[in-house]
Amino acid sequence: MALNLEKSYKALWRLFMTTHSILVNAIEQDLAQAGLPPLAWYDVLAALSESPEHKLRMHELASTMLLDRSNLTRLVDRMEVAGLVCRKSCVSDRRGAFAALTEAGQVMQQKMQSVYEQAVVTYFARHLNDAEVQALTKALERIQVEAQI
Amino acid sequence: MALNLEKSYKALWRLFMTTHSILVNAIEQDLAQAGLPPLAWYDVLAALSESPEHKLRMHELASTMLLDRSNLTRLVDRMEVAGLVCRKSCVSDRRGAFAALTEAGQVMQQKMQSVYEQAVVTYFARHLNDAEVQALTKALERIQVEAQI
DNA sequence: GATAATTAGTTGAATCTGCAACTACTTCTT
DNA sequence: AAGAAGTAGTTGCAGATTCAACTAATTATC
Repeated sequence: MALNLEKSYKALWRLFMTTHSILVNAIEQDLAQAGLPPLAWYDVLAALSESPEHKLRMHELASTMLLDRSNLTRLVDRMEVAGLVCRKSCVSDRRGAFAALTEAGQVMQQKMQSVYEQAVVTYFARHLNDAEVQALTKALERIQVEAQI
Repeated sequence: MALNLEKSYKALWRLFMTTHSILVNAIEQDLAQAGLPPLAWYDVLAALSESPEHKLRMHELASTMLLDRSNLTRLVDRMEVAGLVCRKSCVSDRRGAFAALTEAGQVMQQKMQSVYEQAVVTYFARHLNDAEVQALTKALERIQVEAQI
């Protein structure tokens, strides 16, 4: 019996990894097909648009996105070139910098949101009933809390 | 009510993405700390060691790993330099190539397996009971099947 | 059986990522 | 208040990833 249990969680782990990969690929494809930037850009735009004054310190953005700081620096570089965000200096801490949403960034955020949310429903949410959503949420929350200790 | 449901699956989607990222990071760290190569290398080694004659065609390996072919070419390049796999020509299709496990590759597979499986238990499996494993498996299988249509 | 269309694998160029080192500033310690 | 320690952000560099283009072999079509 222990053997079967072992097998089943290993299979689940594989499923978890492959499902993630498949879903991310599908969403990226939908975005690309709509002529929109990649998922990571949406995460930045969404995080900023949910923030007070539509701006966040670089390190806050990096940690909410679970991204390396250096990675974020260059991501913001690219998005700044594209005119979707801009850097603003921080008065209270002169080391710091904000990334702030531009107007073009807000427009892009909304464009991307509609494609993204549609994709999440199509590939993910549509296949889960209420009970499953609850059960999955509980399980993943528990895992995440423990993993971060 | 529709609003709450909407919120809950969106939260679940975020949780899914962040949990994936946290777990992969944690596992990569454990591997690195043990002086072992990254996760992708383990996937190759494991796939080969589960295959008849410990070898697979490049395109088979790429598709089981959900990896771009060009990406796999270079991954195998690196692993070949490290002596863990070697390429073998294919008799029945002269375009084709096999990636095959070397003896050093088998040894490495076992070393990595023990660290990897320990990490999966610690960060993932330990926090799920039997019912949850079953429920999650069912849900993810359904999602994956639908996504691939 | 000749030619077109596919498929297998690799390569070049451009982009993206992660680690470590670096500068500049802030906070802690005494 | 001076110096140590820590934090914010960027940069250099090496490795990883993707896209498109390419070669070579196979399969389909007529």
